[in-house]
Amino acid sequence: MRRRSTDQPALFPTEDLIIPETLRSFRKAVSAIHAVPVKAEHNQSLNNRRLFDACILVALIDCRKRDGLIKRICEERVSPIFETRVTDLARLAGIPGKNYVRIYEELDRLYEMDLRWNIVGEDSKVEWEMRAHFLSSLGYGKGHRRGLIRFSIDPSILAILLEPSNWATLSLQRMHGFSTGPAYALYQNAWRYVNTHAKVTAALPTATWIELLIGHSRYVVDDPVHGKRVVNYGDFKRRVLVDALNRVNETSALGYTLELKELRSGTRVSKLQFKFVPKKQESLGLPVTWPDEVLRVLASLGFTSSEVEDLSQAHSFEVVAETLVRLKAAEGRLKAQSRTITNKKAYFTGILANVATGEAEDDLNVTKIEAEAKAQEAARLAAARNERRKEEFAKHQAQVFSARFFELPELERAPLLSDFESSSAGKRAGILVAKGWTPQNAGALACLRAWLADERPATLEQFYAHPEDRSFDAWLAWRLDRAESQEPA
DNA sequence: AAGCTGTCATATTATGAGTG
DNA sequence: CACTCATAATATGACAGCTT
Repeated sequence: MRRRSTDQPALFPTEDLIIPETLRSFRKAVSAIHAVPVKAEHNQSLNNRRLFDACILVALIDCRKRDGLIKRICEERVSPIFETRVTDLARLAGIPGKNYVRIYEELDRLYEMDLRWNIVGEDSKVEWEMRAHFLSSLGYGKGHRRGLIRFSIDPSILAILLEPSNWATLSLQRMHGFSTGPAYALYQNAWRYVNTHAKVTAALPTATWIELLIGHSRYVVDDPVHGKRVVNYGDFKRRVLVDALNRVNETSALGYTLELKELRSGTRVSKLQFKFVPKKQESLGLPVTWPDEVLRVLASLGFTSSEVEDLSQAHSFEVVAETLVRLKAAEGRLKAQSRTITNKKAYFTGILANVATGEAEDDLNVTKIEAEAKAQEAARLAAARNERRKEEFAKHQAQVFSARFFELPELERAPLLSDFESSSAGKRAGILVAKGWTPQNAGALACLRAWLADERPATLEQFYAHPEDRSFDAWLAWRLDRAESQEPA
């Protein structure tokens, strides 16, 4: 694919989509695959996990910079050597302090670690279970190269790490602030499910969660006959799980809290599941964790505050960020063909739908999206039209009801009214009723109508004499019919 | 009896500050 | 950036008293 080099000045003055530079650097890949140390002595400490992620981040950033590298890694099994400064690595990992000996020690341990990889597919089934070391080589610069770190990752592992469907992208700024390993691990392993429709994590066996959170421990014994067995779940819960849960839930930058679900078989807790409970957004609903620049970009696309709010609740920041990046790319490609995007907002929505369902970039066909964007816009207009019709229908019903109601002989109307006024619904509508029963008192009539619908549906039916008074579809047909007879073509 | 829960002592990790 | 020292924060084992 031909791409304009980025430093080439634009030929035409444009109102280009400006993507904040921070966007890419904010993006963070976190294990969606579960990597559990095989040996107990390799249990991952907090900093170990942080470095693990930081190495992947270095690899990701590097691979993204080099065009076509990811493809070659997957197809030709090449394994590039990544190079980074120890300070950068520490910063990416979010490890405070400046004692880099600690970093080196952790890296050494990381190199030695023998891991069992459970690669979980989107359907939360384990697709692969494999064993591998994380790093295949590790080198430290000496002399004038001091502070430099080189490492390589086995291509089969790297391919997994770079595979987007296996890795959730998470915001770097959220990664810090977990001061214990289990809290970090819980966040990491749970949050990859945050975009699922049901807003729950997979229900994994208790032993699996324990291993994910703390690795080998006295809470799980490997029974050669019955497989993995959990002992002292209560102790685990008290000492590890509850604390980790609290730490995650106290993290203000996150939009959800986790709720523990203990699934039992008999009396034993056999599986654990976590449910995402949206935090109540106070007053301003704008996603506070989203960088201002991104909010400004969305606003420039034509999103209102409340639309952004909805966006933030339906999609993670990362998905939105990815969408912006792709929108920018699509814009560039179209420009190369001297075409422009007519409706960026609709286009954005189209790409968003694709990103959210995890489509690869190659599948993003420009004309297809353009068509989808148009279809969506049309659908939106149709929905708005439909909404207007519904309102008109409701108005029609109210008018019909009001007219018929006051046509009723006093003898029939009075008992109906007294029944209503003595009902709980009638009492709640007291203020409205007090204004008197006149055709102008629409509020009271609406309450009466709602009450009739609940308590006396048969009576209400009588008010709606014609089919077009009762059903929306019949009303639509009736309305069409009347329009045609009024202005014959 | 088996499983919780609270508490204490102690070992291990994480972090912050300072120096060359 | 490498290294040292001091301290704060966590993890863990052990035991008592309590509940089911």
